[in-house]
Amino acid sequence: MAAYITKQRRALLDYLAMHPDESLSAGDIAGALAGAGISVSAVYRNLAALEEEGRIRRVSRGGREAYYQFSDSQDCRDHLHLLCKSCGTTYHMDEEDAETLIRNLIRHEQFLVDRVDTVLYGTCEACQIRKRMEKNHG
Amino acid sequence: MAAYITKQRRALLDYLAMHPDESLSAGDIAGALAGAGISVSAVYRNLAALEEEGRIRRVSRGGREAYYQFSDSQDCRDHLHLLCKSCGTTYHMDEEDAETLIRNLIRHEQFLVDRVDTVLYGTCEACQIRKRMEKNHG
DNA sequence: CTAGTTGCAAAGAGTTTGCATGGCG
DNA sequence: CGCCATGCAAACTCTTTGCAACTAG
Repeated sequence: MAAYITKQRRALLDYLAMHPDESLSAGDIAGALAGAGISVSAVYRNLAALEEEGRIRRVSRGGREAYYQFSDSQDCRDHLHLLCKSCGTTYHMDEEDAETLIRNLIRHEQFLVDRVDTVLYGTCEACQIRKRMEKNHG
Repeated sequence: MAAYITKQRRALLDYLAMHPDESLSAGDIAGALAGAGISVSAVYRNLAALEEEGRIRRVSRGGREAYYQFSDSQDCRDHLHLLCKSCGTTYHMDEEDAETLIRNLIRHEQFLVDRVDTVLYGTCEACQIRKRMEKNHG
């Protein structure tokens, strides 16, 4: 995989790098890069290759389609992640909180957390505020 | 929803109640209940209704298909869950660990964890042992 | 009775794949 | 030049939906 750097792979990597901490569907990406001359299948094949290389992460957001997020930094590999279900933004979990959690789970339940696959779902601060305002205003 | 208790809905509920803490795909369930005379569409429609009522939880296990787990007890609504990616078994997270985690995330990152949707992925004790044995023997 | 529910088969959405062509190195 | 990657369209998988027949209450 990734033997050649084609213009399509280049465009995809650039696009992902420009959208860190977002979760994007294959459709989103294909749509955004349509102008750059990338077919849907090339998007899927490259996403699959990048996932296998561990450079992107595949997550679910409830529906049937898969979302992808760039995780090509050292940061990403070591942290647990928080995903806001409202806006799709990813946050890196405080390292100490993550260590506490992982340690507790191994100690108390002998459960070994997978740092790559685990994503905690919820609502980020901005969306909490936005929802509160929507509620008050109608 | 669930205005009538048909024999199909009855069979589905019984089957789910007999398989707590497992994550089952619609296909698994339809297969298991095929003898009971339930069509695939009835399985999907009933699962959707039960999910809406909050009696079952829909989770992802990485692939494209959805998995469902019974969560009809008070226990399930209050706890965070751990899902073993190897065997699909669900575990209830220690309550104190869960509270610590949720409190830390709100305090340190203003992130509000969704208890229903959040599932931590990893490997349970039994599967850790099994994998270790496979490694040593094969 | 009568409205919710079912089964079937067809439609949909998202993703994967086969094959000939094109382009990186 | 050789092999990998691409584009297209067909195939696939999982899920949803339309509709006539059925059934619980």
